Amino acid sequence: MTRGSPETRARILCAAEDLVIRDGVSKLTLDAAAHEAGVSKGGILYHFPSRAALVSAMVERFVVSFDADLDRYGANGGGPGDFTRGYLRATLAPSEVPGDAPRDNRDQRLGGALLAGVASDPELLTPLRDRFDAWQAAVSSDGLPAEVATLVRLTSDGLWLSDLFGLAPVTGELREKVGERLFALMDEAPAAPTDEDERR
Amino acid sequence: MTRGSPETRARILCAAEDLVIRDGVSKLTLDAAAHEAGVSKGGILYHFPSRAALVSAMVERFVVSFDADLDRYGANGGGPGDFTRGYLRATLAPSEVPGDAPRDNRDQRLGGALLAGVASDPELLTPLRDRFDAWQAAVSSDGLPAEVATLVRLTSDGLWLSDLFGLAPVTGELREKVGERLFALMDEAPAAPTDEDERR
DNA sequence: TCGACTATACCGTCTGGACGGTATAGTCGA
DNA sequence: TCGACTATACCGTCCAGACGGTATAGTCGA
Repeated sequence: MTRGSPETRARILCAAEDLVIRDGVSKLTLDAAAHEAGVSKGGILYHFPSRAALVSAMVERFVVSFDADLDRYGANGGGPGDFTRGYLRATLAPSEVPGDAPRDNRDQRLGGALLAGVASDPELLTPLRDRFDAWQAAVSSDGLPAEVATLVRLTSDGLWLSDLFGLAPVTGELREKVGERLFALMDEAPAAPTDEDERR
Repeated sequence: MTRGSPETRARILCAAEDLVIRDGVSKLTLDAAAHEAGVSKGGILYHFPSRAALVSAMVERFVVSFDADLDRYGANGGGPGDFTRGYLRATLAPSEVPGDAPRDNRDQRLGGALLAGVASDPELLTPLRDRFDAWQAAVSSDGLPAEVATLVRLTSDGLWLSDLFGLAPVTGELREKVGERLFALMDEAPAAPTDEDERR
Protein backbone atom coordinates (compact mmCIF):
# COMPACT_ATOMS: atom_id res chain seq x y z
CA MET A 1 0.00 0.00 0.00
CA THR A 2 2.63 2.55 0.97
CA ARG A 3 4.92 2.81 -1.98
CA GLY A 4 8.63 3.37 -1.97
CA SER A 5 11.36 2.16 0.31
CA PRO A 6 10.88 2.65 4.04
CA GLU A 7 14.33 4.25 4.22
CA THR A 8 13.58 6.97 1.73
CA ARG A 9 10.18 7.46 3.29
CA ALA A 10 11.81 7.99 6.67
CA ARG A 11 14.38 10.32 5.15
CA ILE A 12 11.65 12.46 3.66
CA LEU A 13 9.79 12.59 6.96
CA CYS A 14 12.96 13.61 8.80
CA ALA A 15 13.77 16.23 6.21
CA ALA A 16 10.28 17.67 6.46
CA GLU A 17 10.60 17.83 10.22
CA ASP A 18 13.98 19.53 10.05
CA LEU A 19 12.60 22.01 7.61
CA VAL A 20 9.59 22.91 9.69
CA ILE A 21 11.70 23.13 12.81
CA ARG A 22 14.20 25.39 11.16
CA ASP A 23 12.06 27.58 8.95
CA GLY A 24 8.47 27.29 10.14
CA VAL A 25 5.50 25.55 8.66
CA SER A 26 4.92 27.98 5.87
CA LYS A 27 8.20 26.92 4.33
CA LEU A 28 7.16 23.31 4.10
CA THR A 29 6.55 23.05 0.37
CA LEU A 30 6.97 19.94 -1.69
CA ASP A 31 9.88 21.51 -3.50
CA ALA A 32 11.63 22.51 -0.30
CA ALA A 33 11.06 19.13 1.32
CA ALA A 34 12.37 17.39 -1.77
CA HIS A 35 15.49 19.50 -1.77
CA GLU A 36 16.04 18.98 1.96
CA ALA A 37 15.65 15.22 1.59
CA GLY A 38 17.89 15.06 -1.45
CA VAL A 39 15.02 13.67 -3.48
CA SER A 40 13.10 14.98 -6.45
CA LYS A 41 9.66 16.42 -6.09
CA GLY A 42 8.34 13.46 -8.04
CA GLY A 43 10.06 11.28 -5.50
CA ILE A 44 8.09 12.81 -2.67
CA LEU A 45 4.84 12.43 -4.52
CA TYR A 46 5.81 8.85 -5.12
CA HIS A 47 5.83 8.21 -1.37
CA PHE A 48 3.06 10.56 -0.32
CA PRO A 49 0.22 11.11 -2.76
CA SER A 50 -0.35 14.64 -1.51
CA ARG A 51 1.04 17.25 0.78
CA ALA A 52 -1.71 16.50 3.28
CA ALA A 53 -0.64 12.86 3.32
CA LEU A 54 2.88 13.94 4.15
CA VAL A 55 1.78 16.08 7.07
CA SER A 56 -0.56 13.39 8.23
CA ALA A 57 2.30 10.90 8.23
CA MET A 58 4.33 13.33 10.32
CA VAL A 59 1.55 13.45 12.91
CA GLU A 60 1.23 9.69 12.93
CA ARG A 61 4.95 9.39 13.43
CA PHE A 62 4.92 11.69 16.42
CA VAL A 63 2.13 9.79 18.11
CA VAL A 64 3.87 6.46 17.66
CA SER A 65 7.12 7.92 18.92
CA PHE A 66 5.56 9.26 22.11
CA ASP A 67 3.74 6.01 22.75
CA ALA A 68 7.07 4.24 22.46
CA ASP A 69 8.53 6.67 24.98
CA LEU A 70 5.69 5.92 27.37
CA ASP A 71 6.54 2.23 27.20
CA ARG A 72 10.20 2.97 27.63
CA TYR A 73 9.53 5.00 30.76
CA GLY A 74 7.40 2.35 32.37
CA ALA A 75 4.02 3.90 31.79
CA ASN A 76 2.48 0.51 31.22
CA GLY A 77 3.61 -1.20 34.39
CA GLY A 78 0.07 -1.47 35.62
CA GLY A 79 0.76 -0.39 39.20
CA PRO A 80 -1.08 2.57 40.68
CA GLY A 81 0.30 5.82 39.34
CA ASP A 82 2.61 4.04 36.93
CA PHE A 83 1.12 5.57 33.84
CA THR A 84 1.16 9.09 35.16
CA ARG A 85 4.71 8.73 36.43
CA GLY A 86 5.75 7.36 33.06
CA TYR A 87 4.05 10.24 31.31
CA LEU A 88 5.95 12.70 33.44
CA ARG A 89 9.26 10.89 32.99
CA ALA A 90 8.79 10.71 29.24
CA THR A 91 8.22 14.45 29.19
CA LEU A 92 11.07 15.27 31.51
CA ALA A 93 13.54 12.90 29.94
CA PRO A 94 14.66 14.70 26.78
CA SER A 95 16.13 17.55 28.74
CA GLU A 96 18.10 15.12 30.85
CA VAL A 97 20.28 14.21 27.93
CA PRO A 98 23.55 15.81 28.99
CA GLY A 99 24.68 18.76 26.94
CA ASP A 100 21.50 18.77 24.95
CA ALA A 101 19.43 21.88 25.53
CA PRO A 102 15.73 21.12 25.51
CA ARG A 103 14.99 23.40 22.64
CA ASP A 104 17.54 21.64 20.53
CA ASN A 105 16.00 18.31 21.19
CA ARG A 106 14.52 16.78 18.10
CA ASP A 107 11.52 15.08 19.64
CA GLN A 108 10.53 18.17 21.52
CA ARG A 109 10.58 20.42 18.56
CA LEU A 110 9.16 17.78 16.34
CA GLY A 111 5.91 17.86 18.23
CA GLY A 112 5.68 21.59 17.84
CA ALA A 113 6.46 21.43 14.21
CA LEU A 114 3.65 19.00 13.74
CA LEU A 115 1.24 20.96 15.84
CA ALA A 116 2.01 23.99 13.85
CA GLY A 117 1.92 22.27 10.51
CA VAL A 118 -1.30 20.68 11.39
CA ALA A 119 -2.77 23.93 12.58
CA SER A 120 -3.18 24.93 8.99
CA ASP A 121 -5.67 22.13 8.54
CA PRO A 122 -7.40 21.37 11.84
CA GLU A 123 -8.70 18.10 10.40
CA LEU A 124 -5.26 16.58 10.47
CA LEU A 125 -5.15 16.99 14.25
CA THR A 126 -7.86 14.42 14.79
CA PRO A 127 -5.60 11.39 15.30
CA LEU A 128 -3.49 13.36 17.74
CA ARG A 129 -6.59 14.44 19.61
CA ASP A 130 -7.82 10.88 19.86
CA ARG A 131 -4.50 9.81 21.28
CA PHE A 132 -4.58 12.58 23.86
CA ASP A 133 -8.05 11.54 24.91
CA ALA A 134 -6.72 8.05 25.52
CA TRP A 135 -3.74 9.36 27.50
CA GLN A 136 -5.99 11.52 29.64
CA ALA A 137 -8.29 8.57 30.26
CA ALA A 138 -5.32 6.44 31.31
CA VAL A 139 -3.98 9.16 33.57
CA SER A 140 -7.23 9.79 35.36
CA SER A 141 -7.93 6.15 36.11
CA ASP A 142 -4.41 5.37 37.12
CA GLY A 143 -4.96 4.67 40.80
CA LEU A 144 -4.25 8.23 41.87
CA PRO A 145 -6.81 10.87 42.71
CA ALA A 146 -7.91 12.00 39.27
CA GLU A 147 -7.17 15.65 39.91
CA VAL A 148 -3.63 14.91 41.06
CA ALA A 149 -2.94 12.75 38.04
CA THR A 150 -4.51 15.30 35.73
CA LEU A 151 -2.47 18.06 37.32
CA VAL A 152 0.68 16.09 36.57
CA ARG A 153 -0.46 15.50 33.02
CA LEU A 154 -1.20 19.18 32.50
CA THR A 155 2.11 20.30 33.93
CA SER A 156 3.88 17.83 31.67
CA ASP A 157 2.03 19.22 28.69
CA GLY A 158 2.82 22.74 29.82
CA LEU A 159 6.49 21.80 30.04
CA TRP A 160 6.38 20.22 26.63
CA LEU A 161 4.42 22.92 24.87
CA SER A 162 6.36 25.80 26.35
CA ASP A 163 9.57 24.11 25.21
CA LEU A 164 7.99 23.64 21.86
CA PHE A 165 7.07 27.21 21.20
CA GLY A 166 9.92 28.70 23.17
CA LEU A 167 7.41 30.32 25.52
CA ALA A 168 9.61 30.71 28.57
CA PRO A 169 10.75 27.08 28.59
CA VAL A 170 11.70 25.76 32.00
CA THR A 171 15.12 24.19 32.07
CA GLY A 172 17.93 23.04 34.29
CA GLU A 173 17.59 22.92 38.04
CA LEU A 174 14.18 24.54 38.13
CA ARG A 175 12.84 21.95 35.73
CA GLU A 176 14.16 19.17 37.92
CA LYS A 177 12.70 20.68 41.04
CA VAL A 178 9.31 20.97 39.41
CA GLY A 179 9.58 17.30 38.52
CA GLU A 180 10.49 16.39 42.08
CA ARG A 181 7.51 18.31 43.42
CA LEU A 182 5.21 16.46 41.09
CA PHE A 183 6.60 13.07 42.09
CA ALA A 184 6.25 14.09 45.74
CA LEU A 185 2.67 15.12 45.10
CA MET A 186 1.92 11.70 43.69
CA ASP A 187 3.71 9.89 46.51
CA GLU A 188 1.77 11.82 49.13
CA ALA A 189 -1.56 11.38 47.40
CA PRO A 190 -4.01 9.09 49.17
CA ALA A 191 -4.55 5.67 47.67
CA ALA A 192 -6.54 5.39 44.52
CA PRO A 193 -10.23 5.96 44.55
CA THR A 194 -11.07 2.99 42.37
CA ASP A 195 -14.22 2.59 40.39
CA GLU A 196 -15.54 0.42 43.18
CA ASP A 197 -14.95 3.12 45.74
CA GLU A 198 -16.80 5.52 43.49
CA ARG A 199 -19.77 3.22 43.24
CA ARG A 200 -20.19 2.98 46.98
CA MET B 1 1.61 56.09 12.55
CA THR B 2 -1.21 53.55 12.51
CA ARG B 3 -3.49 54.59 9.74
CA GLY B 4 -7.22 54.21 9.53
CA SER B 5 -9.91 54.54 12.12
CA PRO B 6 -9.42 52.58 15.34
CA GLU B 7 -12.94 51.15 14.97
CA THR B 8 -12.33 49.64 11.56
CA ARG B 9 -8.94 48.45 12.69
CA ALA B 10 -10.51 46.63 15.61
CA ARG B 11 -13.20 45.21 13.38
CA ILE B 12 -10.60 43.78 11.03
CA LEU B 13 -8.68 42.24 13.92
CA CYS B 14 -11.84 40.65 15.30
CA ALA B 15 -12.80 39.36 11.88
CA ALA B 16 -9.38 37.83 11.38
CA GLU B 17 -9.62 36.12 14.75
CA ASP B 18 -13.06 34.74 14.03
CA LEU B 19 -11.85 33.47 10.73
CA VAL B 20 -8.83 31.68 12.14
CA ILE B 21 -10.86 30.24 14.97
CA ARG B 22 -13.51 28.96 12.61
CA ASP B 23 -11.51 27.83 9.62
CA GLY B 24 -7.88 27.48 10.68
CA VAL B 25 -4.87 29.58 9.95
CA SER B 26 -4.45 28.53 6.38
CA LYS B 27 -7.73 30.22 5.56
CA LEU B 28 -6.53 33.57 6.80
CA THR B 29 -6.02 35.40 3.53
CA LEU B 30 -6.39 39.09 2.99
CA ASP B 31 -9.41 38.51 0.81
CA ALA B 32 -11.08 36.30 3.36
CA ALA B 33 -10.35 38.67 6.20
CA ALA B 34 -11.63 41.58 4.14
CA HIS B 35 -14.83 39.77 3.38
CA GLU B 36 -15.29 38.75 7.00
CA ALA B 37 -14.74 42.30 8.19
CA GLY B 38 -17.00 43.82 5.56
CA VAL B 39 -14.11 45.76 4.14
CA SER B 40 -12.28 45.62 0.85
CA LYS B 41 -8.90 44.06 0.50
CA GLY B 42 -7.48 47.48 -0.15
CA GLY B 43 -9.07 48.60 3.08
CA ILE B 44 -7.15 45.96 5.00
CA LEU B 45 -3.90 46.93 3.39
CA TYR B 46 -4.64 50.49 4.35
CA HIS B 47 -4.69 49.54 8.02
CA PHE B 48 -2.00 46.89 7.93
CA PRO B 49 0.79 47.34 5.43
CA SER B 50 1.25 43.61 4.99
CA ARG B 51 -0.23 40.32 5.98
CA ALA B 52 2.58 39.86 8.48
CA ALA B 53 1.67 43.18 10.07
CA LEU B 54 -1.87 41.97 10.51
CA VAL B 55 -0.80 38.77 12.22
CA SER B 56 1.68 40.67 14.31
CA ALA B 57 -1.10 43.00 15.46
CA MET B 58 -3.15 39.97 16.42
CA VAL B 59 -0.31 38.73 18.61
CA GLU B 60 0.13 42.12 20.18
CA ARG B 61 -3.55 42.25 20.92
CA PHE B 62 -3.50 38.89 22.62
CA VAL B 63 -0.60 39.88 24.85
CA VAL B 64 -2.29 43.10 25.89
CA SER B 65 -5.52 41.29 26.56
CA PHE B 66 -3.88 38.71 28.81
CA ASP B 67 -1.98 41.38 30.68
CA ALA B 68 -5.29 43.12 31.29
CA ASP B 69 -6.70 39.84 32.61
CA LEU B 70 -3.77 39.54 34.98
CA ASP B 71 -4.57 42.94 36.38
CA ARG B 72 -8.23 42.10 36.62
CA TYR B 73 -7.48 38.94 38.58
CA GLY B 74 -5.26 40.69 41.03
CA ALA B 75 -1.90 39.52 39.74
CA ASN B 76 -0.35 42.85 40.58
CA GLY B 77 -1.34 43.08 44.21
CA GLY B 78 2.25 42.82 45.31
CA GLY B 79 1.67 40.34 48.13
CA PRO B 80 3.53 37.03 48.17
CA GLY B 81 2.05 34.64 45.65
CA ASP B 82 -0.33 37.24 44.28
CA PHE B 83 1.02 37.17 40.77
CA THR B 84 0.98 33.40 40.51
CA ARG B 85 -2.53 33.19 41.94
CA GLY B 86 -3.68 35.85 39.51
CA TYR B 87 -2.08 33.96 36.65
CA LEU B 88 -3.93 30.82 37.63
CA ARG B 89 -7.22 32.65 38.12
CA ALA B 90 -6.89 34.38 34.78
CA THR B 91 -6.37 31.00 33.14
CA LEU B 92 -9.15 29.27 35.01
CA ALA B 93 -11.63 32.09 34.71
CA PRO B 94 -12.93 31.76 31.18
CA SER B 95 -14.34 28.34 31.87
CA GLU B 96 -16.16 29.69 34.89
CA VAL B 97 -18.47 31.69 32.73
CA PRO B 98 -21.69 29.76 33.17
CA GLY B 99 -22.94 27.89 30.16
CA ASP B 100 -19.85 28.73 28.19
CA ALA B 101 -17.76 25.71 27.35
CA PRO B 102 -14.02 26.52 27.47
CA ARG B 103 -13.46 25.59 23.88
CA ASP B 104 -16.11 28.04 22.79
CA ASN B 105 -14.50 30.84 24.68
CA ARG B 106 -13.14 33.51 22.46
CA ASP B 107 -10.04 34.40 24.39
CA GLN B 108 -9.03 30.81 24.79
CA ARG B 109 -9.22 29.99 21.15
CA LEU B 110 -7.88 33.31 20.17
CA GLY B 111 -4.56 32.48 21.74
CA GLY B 112 -4.38 29.27 19.81
CA ALA B 113 -5.32 30.91 16.62
CA LEU B 114 -2.49 33.35 17.09
CA LEU B 115 0.00 30.71 18.06
CA ALA B 116 -0.87 28.77 15.02
CA GLY B 117 -0.90 31.72 12.72
CA VAL B 118 2.38 32.80 14.05
CA ALA B 119 3.84 29.36 13.68
CA SER B 120 4.11 29.96 10.00
CA ASP B 121 6.62 32.68 10.67
CA PRO B 122 8.53 32.00 13.90
CA GLU B 123 9.80 35.57 13.91
CA LEU B 124 6.39 36.90 14.77
CA LEU B 125 6.42 34.94 18.01
CA THR B 126 9.20 37.05 19.46
CA PRO B 127 7.01 39.61 21.29
CA LEU B 128 4.96 36.79 22.76
CA ARG B 129 8.11 35.05 23.89
CA ASP B 130 9.39 38.18 25.55
CA ARG B 131 6.14 38.56 27.42
CA PHE B 132 6.27 34.97 28.58
CA ASP B 133 9.78 35.49 29.85
CA ALA B 134 8.52 38.41 31.89
CA TRP B 135 5.62 36.39 33.27
CA GLN B 136 7.90 33.53 34.21
CA ALA B 137 10.25 35.95 35.92
CA ALA B 138 7.37 37.45 37.87
CA VAL B 139 6.07 34.03 38.83
CA SER B 140 9.36 32.71 40.06
CA SER B 141 10.14 35.73 42.24
CA ASP B 142 6.68 36.00 43.65
CA GLY B 143 7.38 35.10 47.24
CA LEU B 144 6.65 31.42 46.75
CA PRO B 145 9.21 28.68 46.31
CA ALA B 146 10.15 29.11 42.67
CA GLU B 147 9.40 25.52 41.76
CA VAL B 148 5.91 25.69 43.23
CA ALA B 149 5.14 28.92 41.43
CA THR B 150 6.59 27.56 38.20
CA LEU B 151 4.59 24.39 38.57
CA VAL B 152 1.42 26.46 38.83
CA ARG B 153 2.44 28.48 35.83
CA LEU B 154 3.11 25.38 33.77
CA THR B 155 -0.15 23.74 34.74
CA SER B 156 -1.98 26.91 33.78
CA ASP B 157 -0.27 26.90 30.44
CA GLY B 158 -1.05 23.23 30.01
CA LEU B 159 -4.68 23.95 30.75
CA TRP B 160 -4.70 26.80 28.31
CA LEU B 161 -2.83 25.11 25.50
CA SER B 162 -4.72 21.84 25.71
CA ASP B 163 -7.96 23.80 25.52
CA LEU B 164 -6.53 25.65 22.62
CA PHE B 165 -5.66 22.71 20.47
CA GLY B 166 -8.42 20.49 21.72
CA LEU B 167 -5.83 18.08 23.06
CA ALA B 168 -7.91 16.42 25.77
CA PRO B 169 -9.01 19.69 27.36
CA VAL B 170 -9.84 19.47 31.03
CA THR B 171 -13.25 20.84 31.89
CA GLY B 172 -15.96 20.94 34.50
CA GLU B 173 -15.50 19.49 37.91
CA LEU B 174 -12.09 18.01 37.22
CA ARG B 175 -10.81 21.38 36.08
CA GLU B 176 -12.06 22.98 39.27
CA LYS B 177 -10.49 20.32 41.41
CA VAL B 178 -7.15 20.78 39.69
CA GLY B 179 -7.43 24.48 40.42
CA GLU B 180 -8.19 23.81 44.08
CA ARG B 181 -5.18 21.53 44.37
CA LEU B 182 -2.96 24.22 42.97
CA PHE B 183 -4.26 26.86 45.33
CA ALA B 184 -3.79 24.42 48.20
CA LEU B 185 -0.24 23.78 47.07
CA MET B 186 0.50 27.48 47.19
CA ASP B 187 -1.18 27.94 50.56
CA GLU B 188 0.83 25.11 52.06
CA ALA B 189 4.10 26.26 50.56
CA PRO B 190 6.66 27.60 53.03
CA ALA B 191 7.21 31.33 53.08
CA ALA B 192 9.12 32.93 50.30
CA PRO B 193 12.82 32.32 49.92
CA THR B 194 13.72 35.92 49.22
CA ASP B 195 16.82 37.07 47.43
CA GLU B 196 18.32 37.78 50.80
CA ASP B 197 17.72 34.24 51.98
CA GLU B 198 19.38 33.00 48.82
CA ARG B 199 22.44 35.11 49.44
CA ARG B 200 23.01 33.66 52.88
C1' DT C 1 -18.61 81.99 2.96
C1' DC C 2 -16.81 80.21 -0.92
C1' DG C 3 -13.59 77.98 -3.63
C1' DA C 4 -9.16 75.57 -3.64
C1' DC C 5 -6.66 72.32 -1.67
C1' DT C 6 -5.37 68.48 1.52
C1' DA C 7 -5.79 64.42 4.38
C1' DT C 8 -8.14 60.46 5.54
C1' DA C 9 -10.41 56.35 4.60
C1' DC C 10 -11.29 53.55 1.94
C1' DC C 11 -12.71 50.50 -3.01
C1' DG C 12 -11.66 47.43 -7.06
C1' DT C 13 -8.59 45.61 -10.30
C1' DC C 14 -4.42 43.69 -11.92
C1' DT C 15 -0.17 41.17 -11.91
C1' DG C 16 3.51 38.28 -10.88
C1' DG C 17 4.96 34.57 -8.42
C1' DA C 18 4.50 30.50 -5.65
C1' DC C 19 2.61 26.09 -5.04
C1' DG C 20 0.11 21.66 -5.47
C1' DG C 21 -0.49 18.35 -8.51
C1' DT C 22 -0.09 15.73 -13.11
C1' DA C 23 2.21 13.71 -16.79
C1' DT C 24 5.81 11.66 -19.12
C1' DA C 25 10.18 9.92 -20.38
C1' DG C 26 14.17 8.04 -18.71
C1' DT C 27 17.78 5.72 -15.31
C1' DC C 28 19.51 2.03 -12.67
C1' DG C 29 20.27 -1.68 -9.62
C1' DA C 30 18.60 -6.33 -8.29
C1' DT D 1 11.96 -6.72 -16.21
C1' DC D 2 10.14 -4.49 -12.43
C1' DG D 3 10.28 -1.50 -8.59
C1' DA D 4 12.19 2.68 -7.13
C1' DC D 5 13.06 6.31 -8.24
C1' DT D 6 15.05 11.07 -11.18
C1' DA D 7 14.26 14.94 -14.14
C1' DT D 8 11.59 18.13 -16.35
C1' DA D 9 7.83 20.36 -18.13
C1' DC D 10 3.52 22.07 -17.48
C1' DC D 11 -1.36 23.49 -15.76
C1' DG D 12 -4.63 25.79 -12.80
C1' DT D 13 -5.31 28.17 -8.80
C1' DC D 14 -4.52 31.04 -5.15
C1' DC D 15 -2.83 34.97 -3.08
C1' DA D 16 0.08 39.08 -1.51
C1' DG D 17 0.88 43.30 -2.69
C1' DA D 18 0.87 47.39 -5.85
C1' DC D 19 -1.77 50.86 -7.90
C1' DG D 20 -5.10 54.01 -9.38
C1' DG D 21 -9.28 55.79 -8.26
C1' DT D 22 -13.12 57.82 -5.24
C1' DA D 23 -15.82 59.94 -1.60
C1' DT D 24 -15.90 62.79 2.24
C1' DA D 25 -14.56 65.88 5.84
C1' DG D 26 -11.75 69.39 7.19
C1' DT D 27 -8.57 73.62 6.52
C1' DC D 28 -7.51 78.04 5.10
C1' DG D 29 -6.80 82.20 2.71
C1' DA D 30 -9.29 85.92 0.42
